[in-house]
Amino acid sequence: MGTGRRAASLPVSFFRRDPVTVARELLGMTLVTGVGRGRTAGRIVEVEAYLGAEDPASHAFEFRRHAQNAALYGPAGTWYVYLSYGMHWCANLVAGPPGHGAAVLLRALEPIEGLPAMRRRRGTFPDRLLCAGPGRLCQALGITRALDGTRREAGTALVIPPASGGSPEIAVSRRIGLTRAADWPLRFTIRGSPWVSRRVVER
DNA sequence: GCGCCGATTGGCT
DNA sequence: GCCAATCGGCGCC
Repeated sequence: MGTGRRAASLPVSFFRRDPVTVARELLGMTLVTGVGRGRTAGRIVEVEAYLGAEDPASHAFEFRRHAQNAALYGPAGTWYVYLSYGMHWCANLVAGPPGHGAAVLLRALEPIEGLPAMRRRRGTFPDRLLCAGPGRLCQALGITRALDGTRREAGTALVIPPASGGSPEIAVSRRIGLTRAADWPLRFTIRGSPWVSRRVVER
């Protein structure tokens, strides 16, 4: 919230670890956009890990590479933003070893700051759905392809660790909406959060 | 060149 | 629960 606390930048070493660890540790952190004008922020409550070359659901499966996913092969901590179904932006943070194409997809936020701006961008929907889904959260926070390929330090979108407190309790479930590798348990949510995109079904 | 498919969403049956 | 919207990549003719 408007505490003015310092936005300590996460080190590259945070993102260079395996994508599952990065995904779990991103839960509870705050994503901020529009710093300086029209600031919006939300607490990360749902993420998914995509493992890269060996993951059939990853855009980097078998090192597949094209103009739109070049950012996936950038340094850990790079933003990878892609257009889903021709209409919705989805935001990832590159994780793991360089060149492997692993990433963490941001799937849902608890809206924290700038709700009027979020509502304006999203239109007339219940607040419950402002950031409940990868496409919705990008729309609410104004994230587009412009963020793609930039580093987390760039300042257009910041990920900020909580000022204090322990790590949240995490629920693990299968990834959403996939046709390949659909049952891999790589979706991570903050247990009990009402802001997730879909109901959490643990195995 | 053409048709199909997808890490989604919202509206309608 | 079903399906169209919309577009880039890919497989195939």
